[in-house]
Parts: sequence; structure tokens; C-alpha cells
Amino acid sequence: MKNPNRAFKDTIYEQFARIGKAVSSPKRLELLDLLCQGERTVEVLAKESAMTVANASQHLQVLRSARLVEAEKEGLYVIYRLADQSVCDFFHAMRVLAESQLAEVEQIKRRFLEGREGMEPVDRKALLQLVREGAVTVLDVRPVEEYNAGHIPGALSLPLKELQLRLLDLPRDQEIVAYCRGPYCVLSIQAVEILRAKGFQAVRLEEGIQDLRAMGFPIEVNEKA
Amino acid sequence: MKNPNRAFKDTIYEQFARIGKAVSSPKRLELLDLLCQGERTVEVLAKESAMTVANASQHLQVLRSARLVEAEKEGLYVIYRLADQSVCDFFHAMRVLAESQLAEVEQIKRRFLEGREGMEPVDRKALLQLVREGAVTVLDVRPVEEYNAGHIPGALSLPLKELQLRLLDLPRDQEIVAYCRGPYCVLSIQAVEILRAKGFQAVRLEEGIQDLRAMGFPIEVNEKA
DNA sequence: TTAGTACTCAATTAATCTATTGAATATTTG
DNA sequence: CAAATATTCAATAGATTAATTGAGTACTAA
Repeated sequence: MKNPNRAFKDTIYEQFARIGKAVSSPKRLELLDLLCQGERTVEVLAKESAMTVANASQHLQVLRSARLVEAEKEGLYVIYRLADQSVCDFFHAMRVLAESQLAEVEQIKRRFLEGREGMEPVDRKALLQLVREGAVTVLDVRPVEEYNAGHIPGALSLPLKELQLRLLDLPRDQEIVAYCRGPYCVLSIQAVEILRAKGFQAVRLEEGIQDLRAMGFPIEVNEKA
Repeated sequence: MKNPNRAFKDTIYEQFARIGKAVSSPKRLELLDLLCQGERTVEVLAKESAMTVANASQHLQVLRSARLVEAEKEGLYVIYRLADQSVCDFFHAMRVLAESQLAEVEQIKRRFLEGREGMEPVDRKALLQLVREGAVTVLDVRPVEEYNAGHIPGALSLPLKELQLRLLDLPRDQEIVAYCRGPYCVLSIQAVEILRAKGFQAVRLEEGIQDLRAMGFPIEVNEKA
């Protein structure tokens, strides 16, 4: 009961802690969240997470040494992706745990949405049912690559950047539901603000693709060309 | 797209990282693992994880400030328990992720079991079926409190410490399956060694209660007196 | 009240981690 | 081959963390 058993436990828990250490930095969590939406180059990841490239690269290597992400060199770029779908599930579980245990998360979210009236998702279940039935126009406002990596069946891909230019494609007689990467992504918030300003009936779906997948929602994938 | 959104994301991911930081230390993970088996006092936790009481206390407070565990003062003792069952699920998910992504975990386990022949669980599925059917004698070799907090239906509680004294209670004509806290707990290994030395037919079930629960196995609980 | 027990707090040291900077490497393009 | 681009590496300073020690608090029982 003394020495070899203790050494065994110590080394085992040390291995588990590798995962823990990898997800103990806010920036690395942001990178993981982004990678859950699809693979990316270092440069893109750095830009989206507001880091210098060198800093992003280092964080990515920490994630890689914990075997949470993989890197592949493709020409001039290094493309990072999750090592496995289970990493995304794990990140999701962590997010859910944080939301359920840390009241601060709710507070921060509420404070951010303050003033943007009606941005809280109204009657989420009914909305999801409408989305499921196709009774509303569903708008995926993420970049096209992410749409291709997985989206709500029947959703229209309309990246936020192009929204202003393609307003004519959208119906004025039907409600529009915009979604993006999840509750902490602001793309859909901005989309809804724009749409409302232009007189559309628009609401935000707080859930992202990963949430919907976890909820058993079917996801459509476009294979690469 | 610049300032308020960035600040929002930074604060949100910082909250998520609180969970990550809490599970980034081997010792804290060991504490969590123990607490998944049931509540305990600081002193007991310190002893079981081979730490000084002061050190254990500090780690527990880190876990508490991340809202993963709760403390309650009861007379002279402070009793710690998981804040929620979902914490145990999260820890389990993390363990599974580590096992699937980190080849080192398998290696360490194999090296430890080396020389203890036949200790690897033979034909696990068949064994689980036998356990389910009650066709074998199932032995819970953890301390009684943990048995009470949850055990395999029909299992006999026989803490390792008492094993030598109660050998006569065990059948010689039926196979004995011993289990404990899981694959990284050594109680069942020691139990099987003792039983085999005494001529019993004994095998080890690698899964612990938390694994079985996650697999949908029914768990029996004894309410406190 | 006193002594003893269980736990927490505060202060220290050593170790580790983060972000930043500038240089180095590898690949593509002209 | 030279220039440009994407990424990584190495070195640094500042911040955070872990383990240890000894003192302090809270409760119990004699």
C-alpha cells in the first residue's frame, strides 16, 4: 500500500493533468472552441482569437502536446484541427459544466446583452421546433468554410460580411432565424441587429452547431470539392 | 467587431478557464476522483492522496472556488463533496479523453500490471454479463462508506482490510469478481492476489462504480441511517 | 477552562506559465 | 537564386502556482 502504488497513481494523475493544463488557459479554450467549428491555419486562428501569431502558435503546440489537436503542413500553411471529435464533446461538457456551476457566466452574458432588447432567445423550444420543421428561414452567418463543415439542414449560408449585399435574397414575409457558433459568438447578434434595422423579422438562435449536435439535432455536411 | 465583443469573449473564456485551472493539477484530480466515490473529510482526503493536510486543504479550496466541490462543517470536521453529479461526469469524460488520446496512459497501466499475470480483465463483456446476471460472487472491496454511497446490486461489501478475516464467508465453488474504484485504484488488484493465494477463483473487474454508472449499469444506494 | 483535534491562513521558496520580441526555418513565387 | 510569406524557435520578464512551514481559528470533551 505504499510505494509502487503511489508512484503509479502519481504518474497516472499526472497524465490526466496534461489535459487539464491544456484547457487551463482562456486563450487555448478560445482556440479549441474555434477548432470545434472546423480546421484553420495558425494565422486565421491568431486573428480570430486576437493574438499574435507567435503566441497562437505556442498555445497550439501546448494543445498538440496534450494530443487535443493535430497539425498538418499544407504548402506554406500549417493547418490545425481537433485530434478527435471527442475533444469537441469534452469542450462542450466543460462549457456546460461552467454554465451550470458558475453563476458568473450567466451574469456576464446578461450584462453583455443588456440594452440589446429582444436579443435573448424567445421560447427556445418552440423556435427549435420551427427550425426543425423548416417553417422559418434559417440563416447561417458564419464564414462559408464553417457552413460547409456542418450546418442546420436547409439553412442558408450568408456570412455576416456579405449580409448587407444580399439582403434582397431574404424573405420579408417569413421570420428569419440567425445562428452562428454558439452563445458566445456574436455574429448572429450583429446579423439580427442589421436585419431588424432593415425591417426584417429576425431572431437569434443562441445554440451553435456543436450545441445542436449534442442535442441530437441532425447536421448536414458539405464534402470538400 | 473590436472592443466590447473582445472584452466579452475574454471574460467568458476566462470563466471557462477557471474549471480548466481547477483540473490542471494531478493532486486535485486525485481529490476529485476520490470525491466521486463519496464525500470525505479533509483529513481522510489528505491521507488517501498522500498529502499533508494543509496542502490538501488548499487544493480543496481551489476546487471550491471553481464551484466543483462544496464544504460543510459538521462538528469538528469539514466534509467535502462534489458540488454536483455533473462534476463526476465531467471528470469521467476527461479520464476517457486522456485514455483515448494519450497512449502513455495505456503504457503506464501495462507496466504497472506487468508481472501480475492474469490481472488484466479477461473478456470484459462476458464478465459484465455474468455480474449482471448474478452468476458470480461480486465483491466490493472499498471501504464500507463508499459501498453505501453506491454499489453493484447484489455485491457483497468486503473492504480489503477485512478480507483476511472473512475468507470463510466466501464460496469456493463459484468465481469471485472483485471491483473497487476503477482502473487506477489498486484495491481490487490486491484483493485478487490475496484470494488467489488462498486458492479462490478470483478475477478483477477493472471498471469502477463511476464507469459502470456511465455505461448505464444500475447502481444500488444505501441511504444513511 | 484547558487541552486536544481538525482545519485554514499567511508567508516563503522554487517551479512553472504567459506574452512579447526578434531571429530562424521552410515553402512558394518571381 | 532572391524575396516574400507562414510558422516556429529561443530568450526574456512578469505573473501564477505548488508545496512547506508555522501560526491561528473553531469546535469538542474532560
